[in-house]
Amino acid sequence: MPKSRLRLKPARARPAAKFSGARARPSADWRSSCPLNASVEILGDRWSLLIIRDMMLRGFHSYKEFLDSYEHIATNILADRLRKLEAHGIITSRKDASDGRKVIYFLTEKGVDLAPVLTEMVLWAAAHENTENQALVRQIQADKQKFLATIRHRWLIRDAHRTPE
Amino acid sequence: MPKSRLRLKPARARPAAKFSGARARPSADWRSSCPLNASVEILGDRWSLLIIRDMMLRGFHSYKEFLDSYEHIATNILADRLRKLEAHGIITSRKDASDGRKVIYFLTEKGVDLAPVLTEMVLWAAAHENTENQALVRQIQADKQKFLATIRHRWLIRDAHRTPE
DNA sequence: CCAACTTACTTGTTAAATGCAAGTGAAAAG
DNA sequence: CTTTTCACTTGCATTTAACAAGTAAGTTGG
Repeated sequence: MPKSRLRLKPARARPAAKFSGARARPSADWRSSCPLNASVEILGDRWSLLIIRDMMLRGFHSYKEFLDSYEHIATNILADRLRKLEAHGIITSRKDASDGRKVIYFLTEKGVDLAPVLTEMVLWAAAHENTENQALVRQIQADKQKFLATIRHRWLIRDAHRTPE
Repeated sequence: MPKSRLRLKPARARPAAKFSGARARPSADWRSSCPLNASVEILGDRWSLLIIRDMMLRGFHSYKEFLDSYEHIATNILADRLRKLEAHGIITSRKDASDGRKVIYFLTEKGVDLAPVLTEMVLWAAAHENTENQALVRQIQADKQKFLATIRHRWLIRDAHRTPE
């Protein structure tokens, strides 16, 4: 009997309210009410943040693009992660108007709000591990606030109006 | 053209590193050389960041304290995560001088450098999920830089001299 | 129109990770 | 001593991830 811990609510994404009672689901479902624990329960796996990276930094929108991304996620895992991210209100999806086969995925505001998290993780790894993409790293280091503003701006003009409110 | 997979890493995950040299794995072992991917490969699970939280914010040092923490990690998983965090140079351990049974764990500098990551994850969850510990959240919101400086200062006077380097 | 191809997935199977209960050995406390 | 504490292992069942293959709906080229 699959116990289906993640109840897939109908994907009616609410507006993301900042610093208030924005609730994706009751805290009673979680191991603890600690905000870090919530983040870890939602994002703590080996793929979710990479999908968000691909949307945020690389402008990916489709299943195939995620599949072909460098780390090579398995197709069933990708489908599962997209479902969970949508259930958590981090992304939304809709059919492509000009190609009925395609589904296009967007970050919600809750999704772009992850930009500071990704940014700090990039800086940490760049400082302590052997990684590449030094162009990105230097851009962040040069002016973190500007980098974050750019991400949000790109999202605003590109995707914000397409996410249902 | 054949589908070139360009894997940097053998498909099979190898057993947990047991060496204690606190040497991070070379980038050639990773799925990709992206810094975010490195972070996710090191920290992307449901427990590692909570252990770091317990050390950084709650001042925990011993196995038993981690075990008794609110989210109730399983003992074999805890042992495995401590081993991995030490292998990645994020924590160190040594025997307690005054109690031969005890092992005490410390954050390394690489470990405290995760403070900004934890901080942003806390802020994100506090903004978008139903969580508690509003005291911590308000402290961070009031002055993020001061909060980060406090964490680092506490670590400096408490643990820095105990981590071998 | 139709065959070939794309896209976004499922399904089936196997490998690995996780969670739980119980046990071990060394050290300390009573 | 004996008991308790501490930091783990070990064994086993369950859950999740990875890989390969398949499917259905939609599109493209002839």
